[in-house]
Amino acid sequence: MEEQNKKILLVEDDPNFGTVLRDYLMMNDYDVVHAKNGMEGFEKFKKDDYDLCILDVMMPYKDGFTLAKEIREKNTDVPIVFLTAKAMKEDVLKGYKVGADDYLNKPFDSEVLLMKIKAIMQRKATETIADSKQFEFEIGRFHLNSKLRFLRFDDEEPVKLSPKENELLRLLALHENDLMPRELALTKIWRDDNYFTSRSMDVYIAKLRKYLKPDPKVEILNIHGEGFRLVVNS
Amino acid sequence: MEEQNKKILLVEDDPNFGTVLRDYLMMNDYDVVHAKNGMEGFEKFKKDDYDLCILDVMMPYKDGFTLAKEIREKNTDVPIVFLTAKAMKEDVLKGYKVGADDYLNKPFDSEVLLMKIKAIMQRKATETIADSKQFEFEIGRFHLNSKLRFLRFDDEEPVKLSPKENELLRLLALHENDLMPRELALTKIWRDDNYFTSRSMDVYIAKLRKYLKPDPKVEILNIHGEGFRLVVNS
DNA sequence: TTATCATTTAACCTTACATTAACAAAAATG
DNA sequence: CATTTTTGTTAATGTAAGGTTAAATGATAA
Repeated sequence: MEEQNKKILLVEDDPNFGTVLRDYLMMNDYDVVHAKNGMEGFEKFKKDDYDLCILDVMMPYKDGFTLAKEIREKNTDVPIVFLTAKAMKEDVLKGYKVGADDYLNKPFDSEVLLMKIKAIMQRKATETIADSKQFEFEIGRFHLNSKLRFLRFDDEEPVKLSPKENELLRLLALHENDLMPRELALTKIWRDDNYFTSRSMDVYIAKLRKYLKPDPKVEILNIHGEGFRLVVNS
Repeated sequence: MEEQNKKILLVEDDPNFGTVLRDYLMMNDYDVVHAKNGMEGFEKFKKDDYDLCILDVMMPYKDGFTLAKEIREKNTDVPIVFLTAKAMKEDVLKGYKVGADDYLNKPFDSEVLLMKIKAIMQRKATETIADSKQFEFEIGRFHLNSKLRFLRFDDEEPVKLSPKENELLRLLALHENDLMPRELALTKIWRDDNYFTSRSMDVYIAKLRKYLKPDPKVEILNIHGEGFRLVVNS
């Protein structure tokens, strides 16, 4: 069985450092795409699927955090590692908020980076639920296209979904007829599990119920204290 | 419904720092068990299940790495975070080798620690591999789905069960036709065995009997002073 | 900037749940 | 058989979770 190399998107504006890092990673059997700024980074990200993103925080035009947020909108799962020169606490916290998987202060040791990458890849490997890349669903008489973020009822004009609506419905669909734990949605979509995110989620459940009303066979049931269940009655 | 706090094993030999850290974590809604050295840490680890281990690296008798290796032998999944005073590269690499999930250099910012803990817990939450617990039972003409918390009689509309109803019936079903000791249910479900929890349990037995009435062959018998017995007559 | 859309927070209401009380009935005990 | 202990059952109470709508905040693009 041919083992496919892992693909890394490296976004680093310093040309010297970026090239050195790229070469070093490639020597260690990673496929690396090197973007020289945030804009380019996002373009490249959209064009391909990556196993990991390494983002410099300080970049002209578009900093690493902004880029991370954009990436997160497209893909909630891909691991992100930030590179930063200054070890500012605010930065670190900001990073975790956008869902960083790790954090490295420059200058860092390349072996350490390699270890971190390995650890992250391993983590992701265990998660491998078949859900990672399913984007289209039939839900009763509805069709959900989660990539283009729309929901269509029969042949009617599709309804556009907001990012949160979309992710939530997708997560429910992935667990169709089964329990979708509150905690799962909160950690995966909201990246934080507290009173307010929980209430926010309830608001989105209400929105989804409204969208799903046209088909009486489709409903979102609550399991008190546990989560929700998207059921399609036959 | 009482949300179960996450359990943290903190192994730190410095009594001042350890206590401060423990209190800080407890203030943030974690259940913390504080061990003062590696030996004690391993003892405590074996006695309970933890969601996270925070290990100081430099400790007398048994250092953090050795402890981590022992822990990994017992449990391949539990996240481990190391605390270390010196930012030695060798240490960091060694840490990752024994399967660390993260690394913190003392002195560190408590908010950063909290963020890291959150991030780690989130990762684990995603893994949600349905463990091999038994969740479905046939009880006479009833079907109990203990994961989705419903009880169905023949093909009729399922009845929703409350968490306590559900767990109690599940426990009875696991002991079908056999004695289910009062004490077992009280310690497992109510986590306390006293007059009031006992009366509460009786109330739930009454509720279950009502649910089970439709099938005359199914009944919950009392064994005076001992417990209950879910019997299915043929 | 304004206008627009997404998301969060607030407010208010309803439902779900667990506990406790109260009283009745069985079972055990001396 | 009288008394105590345990169990059966229903109802009342307090609290937490969820449902829903609207307003406030934030973010984005024209």
